[in-house]
Amino acid sequence: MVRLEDIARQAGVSHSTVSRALAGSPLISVETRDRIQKLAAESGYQVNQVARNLKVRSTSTIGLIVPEVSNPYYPKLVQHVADAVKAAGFSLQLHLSGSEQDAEAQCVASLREHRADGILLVTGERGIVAREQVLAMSASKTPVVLMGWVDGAEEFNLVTGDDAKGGYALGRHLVELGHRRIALLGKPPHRGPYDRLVGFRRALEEGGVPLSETLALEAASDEEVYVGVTKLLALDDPPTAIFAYQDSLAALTYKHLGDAGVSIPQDMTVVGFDDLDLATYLTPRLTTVGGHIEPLSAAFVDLLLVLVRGQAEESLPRQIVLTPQLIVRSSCTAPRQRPLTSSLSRPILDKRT
Amino acid sequence: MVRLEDIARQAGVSHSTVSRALAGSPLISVETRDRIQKLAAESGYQVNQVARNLKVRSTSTIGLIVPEVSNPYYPKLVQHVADAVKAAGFSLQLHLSGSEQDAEAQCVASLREHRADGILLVTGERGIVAREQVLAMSASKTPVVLMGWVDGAEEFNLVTGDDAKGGYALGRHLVELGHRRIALLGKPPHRGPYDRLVGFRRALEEGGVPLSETLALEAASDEEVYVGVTKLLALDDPPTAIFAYQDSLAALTYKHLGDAGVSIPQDMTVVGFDDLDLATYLTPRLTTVGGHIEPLSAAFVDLLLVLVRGQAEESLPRQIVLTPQLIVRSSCTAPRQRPLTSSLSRPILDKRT
DNA sequence: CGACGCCATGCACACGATTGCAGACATTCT
DNA sequence: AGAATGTCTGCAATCGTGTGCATGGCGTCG
Repeated sequence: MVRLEDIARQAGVSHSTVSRALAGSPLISVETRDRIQKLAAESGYQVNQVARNLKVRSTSTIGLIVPEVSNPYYPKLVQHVADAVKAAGFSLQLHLSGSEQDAEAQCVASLREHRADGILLVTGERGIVAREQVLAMSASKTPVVLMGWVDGAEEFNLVTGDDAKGGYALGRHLVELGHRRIALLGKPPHRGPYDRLVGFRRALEEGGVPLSETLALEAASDEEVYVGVTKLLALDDPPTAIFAYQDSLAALTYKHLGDAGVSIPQDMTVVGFDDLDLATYLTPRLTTVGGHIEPLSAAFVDLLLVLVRGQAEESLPRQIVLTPQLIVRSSCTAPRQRPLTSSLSRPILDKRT
Repeated sequence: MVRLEDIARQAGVSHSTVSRALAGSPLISVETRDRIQKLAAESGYQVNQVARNLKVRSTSTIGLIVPEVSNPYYPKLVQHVADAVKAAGFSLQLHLSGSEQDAEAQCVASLREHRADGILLVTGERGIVAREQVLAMSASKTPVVLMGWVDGAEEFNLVTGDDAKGGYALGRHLVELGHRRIALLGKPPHRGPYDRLVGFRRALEEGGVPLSETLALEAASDEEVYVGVTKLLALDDPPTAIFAYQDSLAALTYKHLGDAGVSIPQDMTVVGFDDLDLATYLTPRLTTVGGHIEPLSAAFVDLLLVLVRGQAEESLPRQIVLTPQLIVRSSCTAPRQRPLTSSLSRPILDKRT
């Protein structure tokens, strides 16, 4: 592979001159500069970034750590981040922290070894696990920005959506529609106060709607959603609405409700959270909370770039919180009224009061 | 940031000794090795991979170039690749080649500058655009493996699914169900012979089913699918089935058919291609072709790793073609019969003849 | 005509690691 | 006791660039 030295010999100059010529340094006369650039292009020269990075002590690389990318929530984020990072002239090193406990720390360590100029870390549902590593990175002047929920956020640079507000809007919407028996479906609240649920609860309390613990079901997989939905439908007094903590869970809920012959929203109101593309593909389109992935990822990258470029006037960690929006579509309606006149209606209707 | 030299001074040895100790070289006595490793751990030493890579002339990095990741087809691929690459002890550098014409070449160039040990290049719908760059890389002993459709495949290492076979299976399925007016919906065939369509056409020809050009509609965006579906429904003799070239288009088709009050599969059969998760979220579940992303990506990475490790006995480019499978779900049924005996049979049964 | 200044270029070192080779020291054998 | 052997460690070169500093040549001005 051709080096500066090779071009230098060919041009009859020193490698320093070639280096400067290719960098467009004003120290070099235009004639030699053009001559050398032409030579370099002809010989197919490509800078050895490894050597360059070593010398200039910076890599123009930023690392992105994401729990996974097969789950439909993250790809959009990755897309935005990748575009923004490239536009800023940096390369992207992608790491998937997966489900193993220490994988996140390993990702950070790897990026540290590779001397990434900055790190974007999206915490999964368990919050941040590589806490010490991140603090160590910050201590050694490598900026790290977190995204998602984290415990003890004030220590970190953080960008996050205000899930509590989103949850509140969602809860209020259901209350205003008149729902009084609302089921909850989702993963267990690993993240301490599970914000979107906290907001949701608050809305219900304000509306005087009780939240029955028997209607709060843990479910993460397809299988578990099936079990959960089946359990809810079998209740004497089934819910009139289901709040799935994530759109992907809502999609599974759709599927199993459909299989059970329950139609949305006539027989059951369903709402989600995230506003994936999925939400508009579903029939009926899903009412959800979102519309903030794009601004969120923009803020995410922007903050890091500011820090990487050293444009931060003060060094206090910053937290940026964006407010998501309630997106009303067609998966909600007022609950069906309980038939007052005993057994006139067919039992199948009773089930879904 | 702490270097080998720092630890060396602290331990009263030379940096060579530290290097060897950390690498676990048998040249170093166990006592000093342990002592040094302990010291390194305490001081939070992390190898400078940039310097290391320069010296050892290899980066343990492989590049992955993908058109985009917001489109639901690619994330699964990225996930598998990332996992496999990490398991093999390599880092992943992700590049999105996007829609601009020369972006792909820029990605390859960037990876070349960074001295990636190998490149995984997923060609978009326009096939390979960075042809010369890829050939140049191969010429300089950096293996490149392509995935997707490419023109003049024999020059490259290539992994691909046999779309023609998949299309054939799909076409045959529809023919056997009795469909004779079938609409086509998708992007224009950038890729020369658009294999999945070629196979599909062949199946129809074999079944003696004509393919009307008025039923072949170009559509890529939500908007265009809406226009297309509307046009089809407005025909005097509308189709009984729609083949969307991709699951994502099928999903949009679902949406617009639903809006128009057309129910699937009773009023219209819909099939897709790719088998995204999406396909099972839709109601009814989508009949499609797929089931090969996983083996495909496995073969993709495996082939590259073999080449990177130099285990290839001969240097001829290889092509690996995997056969996808027809996945029959609930979005297809036989076309509604034209009521022969006027109104005797109940329409709802006619629907499902 | 000499001195000074400027422009273009080369020299040499640094970045932080790996590694062949030589050498120091201890041990064992004759 | 001296030599041979083996074990461990240090020296120094190297990977390919970038860049401060010195230098050489040339033009200009006093």
